[in-house]
Amino acid sequence: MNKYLKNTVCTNVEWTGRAHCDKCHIRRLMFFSKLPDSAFTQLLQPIDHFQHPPGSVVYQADTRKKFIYSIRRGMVKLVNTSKDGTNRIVRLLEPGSTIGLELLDGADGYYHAAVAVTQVDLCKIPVSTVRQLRNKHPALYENVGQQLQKQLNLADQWIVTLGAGTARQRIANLLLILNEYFAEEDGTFTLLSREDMAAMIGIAVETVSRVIAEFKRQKFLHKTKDKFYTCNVPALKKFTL
Amino acid sequence: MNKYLKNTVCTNVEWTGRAHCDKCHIRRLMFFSKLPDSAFTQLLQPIDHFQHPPGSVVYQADTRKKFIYSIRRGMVKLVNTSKDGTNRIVRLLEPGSTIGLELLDGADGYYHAAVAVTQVDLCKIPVSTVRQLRNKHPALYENVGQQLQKQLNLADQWIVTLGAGTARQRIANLLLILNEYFAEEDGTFTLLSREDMAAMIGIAVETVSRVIAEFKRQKFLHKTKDKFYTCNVPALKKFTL
DNA sequence: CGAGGGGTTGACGCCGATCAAAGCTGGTGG
DNA sequence: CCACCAGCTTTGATCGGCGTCAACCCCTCG
Repeated sequence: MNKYLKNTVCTNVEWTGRAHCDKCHIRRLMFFSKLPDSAFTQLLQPIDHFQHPPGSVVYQADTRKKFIYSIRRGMVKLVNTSKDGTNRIVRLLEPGSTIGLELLDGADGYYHAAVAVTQVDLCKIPVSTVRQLRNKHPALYENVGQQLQKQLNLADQWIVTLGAGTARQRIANLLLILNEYFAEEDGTFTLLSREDMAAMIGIAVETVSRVIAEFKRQKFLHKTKDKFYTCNVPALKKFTL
Repeated sequence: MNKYLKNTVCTNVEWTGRAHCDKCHIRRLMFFSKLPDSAFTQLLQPIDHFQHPPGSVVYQADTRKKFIYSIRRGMVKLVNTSKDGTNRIVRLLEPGSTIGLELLDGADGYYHAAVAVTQVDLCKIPVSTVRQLRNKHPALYENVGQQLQKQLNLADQWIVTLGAGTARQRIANLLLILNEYFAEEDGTFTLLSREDMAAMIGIAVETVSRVIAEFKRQKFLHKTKDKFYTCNVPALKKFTL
């Protein structure tokens, strides 16, 4: 395989089949949680299930696709790219979150790019399907509202905890967020690349590296295996005061 | 009037009467825009119309009131107060915006404090009324969704434009926002206090003062009368590149 | 007229951006 | 299996921006 293809994992999105929402074992956690099984018998368009490797693009900003995505597994970042090419990550989303909701409100295209951070599983839901379903089942409106409210809370938290304070404070807050929302069953979490962390809190990559290295030396952050880490929550919380 | 009372304008909220939504001349711009006049004939609880002077508190964070508010006139800030007493402004809202929507999603109390920045008119809408109305008129769900989506966009814009870059860049962005979203009919806008601006972009009050003073000297920012200003949009946009 | 609050300005030190270079690591090809 | 390479991370040196403390100004209001 030549080098170019190797690096464009973005194109290497694996389709794992038609989603069968009525039989989906995690549906209660997902976007359609409020709907009865019977709601899925006559969908005009299929809901598909995809896997994205780390770094692959789920959608680009402004593209006029007509799908929203419900995250089943993994971590997805929403990225804003400014005119000058600077990338800023505005949100980090976990399983159960739905992305692309702006399309339901009549947006012409996505407001951000969505990129897989870890290995990601998601359901691709046509906008028309959502409209169809919520006409019959207004309860779906409540799902949408909850999703929006949740993301609004995330954005507000982002502004407060990652948008002010010293580099140390912000990174401590970021680690606490990773530990709280993105931990595996064993309590470890995947540490992001320095670049991603820098794009989240708006500081230079080198500064992130320095602080992370410092935290490791002080044993506030400890590697367990591969890219998985645990952190000393009380110690990090002292920085956030 | 003693000094204590004078300063607690918060308590000085003027009730201007019951709102008559079916006759309201700006309802098409407000929270109930999608509902027919007939929807308001049998409300269980009244919708009241209040005026708040600058600096007065519409609601405190975590209080368990049961009202959402639709802004008719003026500027409202949503303020997050951290444990250490730091105030961070996470959103600045204009007429047509609705605040307190978290209560519709089952929140126990407000997530932020809401404070009038300028003279503010707003309609106080009981949560029970919203629930009652949207059972009959699912179109109201769309209003809620639009409001949430709009505020999510604001929060994202906040993160991107006010959360990174030099002090000059952030303040230039802030002035452009004030100019675009909060201008009067004559194109002028109210300049916020240095403290408010500092709380919005997360930098020191003195730095804000220095940059604003510099912009004035460079004629990028010009006072017209009282606290009203105009700005040189192209000049300020150069900073944002 | 005096007091007080917000705004402006100055001096200084530190944090973090920037540029540069040297480790590390995982994947590739010999 | 090993050597190599590219990209990521770490670390160092330097410099500018901004936070902090402090003084002063200006305007409002009693």
